[in-house]
Amino acid sequence: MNLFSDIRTLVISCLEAMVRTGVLPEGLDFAQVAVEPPRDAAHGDMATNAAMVLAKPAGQKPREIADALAALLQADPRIAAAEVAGPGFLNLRLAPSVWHGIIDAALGAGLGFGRSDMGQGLRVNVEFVSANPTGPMHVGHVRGAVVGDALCNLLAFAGYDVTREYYINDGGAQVDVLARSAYERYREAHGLSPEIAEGLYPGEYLIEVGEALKAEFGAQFLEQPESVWLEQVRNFATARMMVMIREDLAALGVTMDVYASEKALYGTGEIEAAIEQLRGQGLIYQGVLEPPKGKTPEDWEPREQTLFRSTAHGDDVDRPIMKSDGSWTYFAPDIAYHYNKIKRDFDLLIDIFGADHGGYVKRMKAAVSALSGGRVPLDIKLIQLVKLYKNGEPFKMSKRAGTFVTLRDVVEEVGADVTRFVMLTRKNDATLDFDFDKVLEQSKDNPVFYVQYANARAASVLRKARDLGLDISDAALAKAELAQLDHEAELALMRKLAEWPRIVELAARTQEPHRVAAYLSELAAEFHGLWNRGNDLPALRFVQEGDMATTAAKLALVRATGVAISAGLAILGVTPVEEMR
RNA sequence: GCACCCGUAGCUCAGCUGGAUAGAGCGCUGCCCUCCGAAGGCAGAGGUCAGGGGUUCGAAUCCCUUCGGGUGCGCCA
Repeated sequence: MNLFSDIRTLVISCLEAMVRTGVLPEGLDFAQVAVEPPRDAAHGDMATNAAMVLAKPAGQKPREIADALAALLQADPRIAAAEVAGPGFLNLRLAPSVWHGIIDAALGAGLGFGRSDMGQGLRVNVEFVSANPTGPMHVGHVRGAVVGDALCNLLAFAGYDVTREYYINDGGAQVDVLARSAYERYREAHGLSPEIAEGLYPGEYLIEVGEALKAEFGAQFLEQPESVWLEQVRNFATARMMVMIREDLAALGVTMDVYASEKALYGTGEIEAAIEQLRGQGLIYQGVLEPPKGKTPEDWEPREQTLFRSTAHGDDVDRPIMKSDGSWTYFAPDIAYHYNKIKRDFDLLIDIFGADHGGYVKRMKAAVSALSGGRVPLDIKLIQLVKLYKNGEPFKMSKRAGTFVTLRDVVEEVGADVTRFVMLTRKNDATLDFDFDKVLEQSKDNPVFYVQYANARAASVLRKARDLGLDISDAALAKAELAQLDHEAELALMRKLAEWPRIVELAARTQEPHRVAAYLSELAAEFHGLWNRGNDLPALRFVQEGDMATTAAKLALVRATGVAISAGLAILGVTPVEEMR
């Protein structure tokens, strides 16, 4: 149930009635008519811009339209008052019973409260994380993982059919480097001293891979040329890295549906097929690129390459797909991979990249546009940097200084729930400060604590009521006499609850899970506010000893709030707590 | 040089994809706990929405432009 779309439907039907009776001319477009919560609560419960939007096309004054619309709307039992204000806004005040309905909806739906069918089962593929399989996940990967996972939860909640996918970059030079690094650790496991040359991965996490290589292959690779062992060591090491990465992701609460391998695209003809598809459109040619202006590499020399005419689909320059030695660039398998996703019949593709990959957005979109004939949209979300702070001081990650921060470090220090929530408090294209101390602070300026505390308070009130002998099951609370909830402070909380289904759709449409976190903070503030009003006005306290009927109604509101918070936290992938420690 | 992102209160940031007097937290000022719901609450000060132009009944939001910050820019992934 979404009250705002319900009332919008009502407004539209009134407008259509006005067209039928000749009050409005025919042929008007109502698409721009919106029903929204007003910025200032004093203006009422909802506001519509209908009169202002239609004034010009209808050739009438906004206030005339608004007056006529108000008269019609007031005939509906849900509308308690409709007033024209300002330049032509129509402010609506709803009957209290309408708000009580939101409590029924929450109690009835439980964790499904706010679920939407907006997505209509459209198939969405979300590719995220896709960290190179050369080491454990570090803090730089965390935000992308959390945002991607929460976005998937959100889209699923809004009625999309979501596939979570991880693209394993196991086809390039970096996995050869991994193999050579692991080989040195393999030698180390045999009692030889490893030679970690410049450019190899020095991380100690490879020591156990060396041990495992020894257990698997014994001494057969010792003193052998690379050509003998490279492929087997590479396959072994990347497999181990992927196990580690899956465990890292699991520690964050992220589970992928599909792990797609870059290497698996080679030798199957998939890359060639994708390129041929482009060639058939005249988008592949041999050519020479201009040197980049202002920052010409010293060793620049004109070179003929195989290029993809990405400029035909909105890119700034054409892009090479083949190196001078005839092997594919990174871009070629990436094109094939996206072609593969298109052929798997997704309606929408979403890629989540680190901000440093911003330069690939246009070419990737160009490729998908060309390969799908413009049918499949590709949205790319760039995740900005996370700045780390400790004791209020920024600290930089450095392998040399030993301040390399892994995903595990973060999760072990502050917990997966706190990590996830904090990573979702900012929109993805803004940098985010992560202070190891502040995120654990138990105070009002820590949104994680504030939201969790609201949920715990709600649970605590219900526990108290249960100890007094009340039946606090949702079924029992649903029968409460909600008409008693008529105080302005209580109505304000109900209004906030009514926004939840709307927030879900808004966040899903804009693909911005941080809106859920922001909403939860607002809802928590409203709930804490009502609680605090109980200090001055005992009548607003939730448990009214000696008046079980009133208490039941108030508890229904409390429970509905807890349900909304829990449903929201579920989208963020955060466990709601019932008790503060 | 070009492309993308960002610029909102002293600080950190929201701002509903064009609506009414631009919001929150922190910080600051002033009140409020012998007890009953203060890990808090109430009130107040604080803004050229980076600057300029445009579209519109209406702009922080859309377009153009200037300035400032970040990221990226052929044979790395």
